[in-house]
Amino acid sequence: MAVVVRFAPSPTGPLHIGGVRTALFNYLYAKQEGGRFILRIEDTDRARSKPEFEKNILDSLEWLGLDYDACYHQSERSHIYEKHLKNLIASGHAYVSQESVAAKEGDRPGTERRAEVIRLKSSKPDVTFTDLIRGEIKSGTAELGDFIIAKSLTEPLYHLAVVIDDWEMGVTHVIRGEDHISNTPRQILIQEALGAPRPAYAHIPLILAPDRSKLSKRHGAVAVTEYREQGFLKESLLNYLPLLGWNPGTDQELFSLAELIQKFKLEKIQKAGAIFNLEKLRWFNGEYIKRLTDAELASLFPAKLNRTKLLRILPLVRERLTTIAKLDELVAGEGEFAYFFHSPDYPRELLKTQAHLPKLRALLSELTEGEFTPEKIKATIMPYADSVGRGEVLWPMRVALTGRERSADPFTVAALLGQAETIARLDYASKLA
RNA sequence: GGCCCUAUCGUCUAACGGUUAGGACGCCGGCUUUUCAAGCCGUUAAUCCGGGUUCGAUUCCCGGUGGGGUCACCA
Repeated sequence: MAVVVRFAPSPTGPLHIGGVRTALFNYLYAKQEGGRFILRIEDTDRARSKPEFEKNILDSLEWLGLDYDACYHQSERSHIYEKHLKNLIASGHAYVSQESVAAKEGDRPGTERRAEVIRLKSSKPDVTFTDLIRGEIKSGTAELGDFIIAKSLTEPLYHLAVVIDDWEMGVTHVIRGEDHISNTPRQILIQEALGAPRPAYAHIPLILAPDRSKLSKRHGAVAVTEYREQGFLKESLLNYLPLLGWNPGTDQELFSLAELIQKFKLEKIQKAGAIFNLEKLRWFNGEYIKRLTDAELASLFPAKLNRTKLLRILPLVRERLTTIAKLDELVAGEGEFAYFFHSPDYPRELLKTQAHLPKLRALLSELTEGEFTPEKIKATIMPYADSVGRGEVLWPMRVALTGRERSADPFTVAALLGQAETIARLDYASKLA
């Protein structure tokens, strides 16, 4: 039987990294099995579902390259739920229940109680199902009682919609977060009342914050789009996220999407929750930045930057960018590479001494344009620097060229700036009062 | 609290019932470097506790404890 899996987010917030990992596990499994990967927008809660969140989810998946074979909206399927709901009532599995409309103590704010709701008639004392990751799970159904499956014929609740959709869409494997384990018995009860087949279940462990609590906004960035804006490459996310709770059983850590598809095994997924580690994500990001071609790396920078200059400093950027802030900030304003695009602004004190600047200028002026390479510049300056003290010469030189206490070595910087600009900056520094 | 899931270095994890308990990130140290990174080398660091089963438990079973999830007319 062909594998069909689905990722079913509800558009009540931006797609977060936990959601991406769930989507990714589904995607990997589908691709490996030659099956179908369905995206299902669960927007039955009209009040909380927002178009901008749906757009965020779609954009995120597109950016990551997780393409799906079909996309459904639950809000457009109410006629299907209604049909099944009527059958359920006709067959005696469900019934319209008269309720007390008075608010109850446990009600969430904004809860509006209906006089009539539809409940599923409880049928058995317990439910046992097999989880591909955890084995057999058994749980009693007593406290579920005759639970509510719809507010009305046209307003199905989550569990009903999920079960009907999974059935109608031929979903064979439900791969979702561990937080759904306790929902599973309820959904199985609905399945059995409906006469629907039971899919295989695989409940994946949750991604936790450093304090082991559920990852949320108060722990920093959670939305995929935030990571994209911070300059993280999709490859880093695609590589790091599945490793949170899964590994191939070897020491390999760097994977392309194609390799993941090939090596992924549901059975190798961990049972316990995993803490999200930003440092490790950064490390992956550095690894992928190193692998980028100059053109690819340059394309990550804002278009307004001078391409010619940008391409020249790329070797430097690449080397120093294993952990990155916003890429565009590095070359603008106070960014680490701003000095290459704008004349540096710095206090005279930072130079420590201006004494050797004229001599430096003289030495560098003797070089021809073609000799203005890091190696040649170094060879020209070092004998003098060694004679009067490296720190006395090299430090002021770097400050004059970059305006910063920290940068790449002054020879490389000089070569990148070019002879004319280097001399101009040295002149400026000598006259700085 | 009830129910369910879960437990190896700080973190992510590896280890047919027999290993000096391995790797990665981070940390720390060294080399290199005028500086900061990067790079290279190295160090530190773990089987939650208690019972079983076994010649032998990280591994299997039970209990405890810790952690997580869930208990809506949300999804």
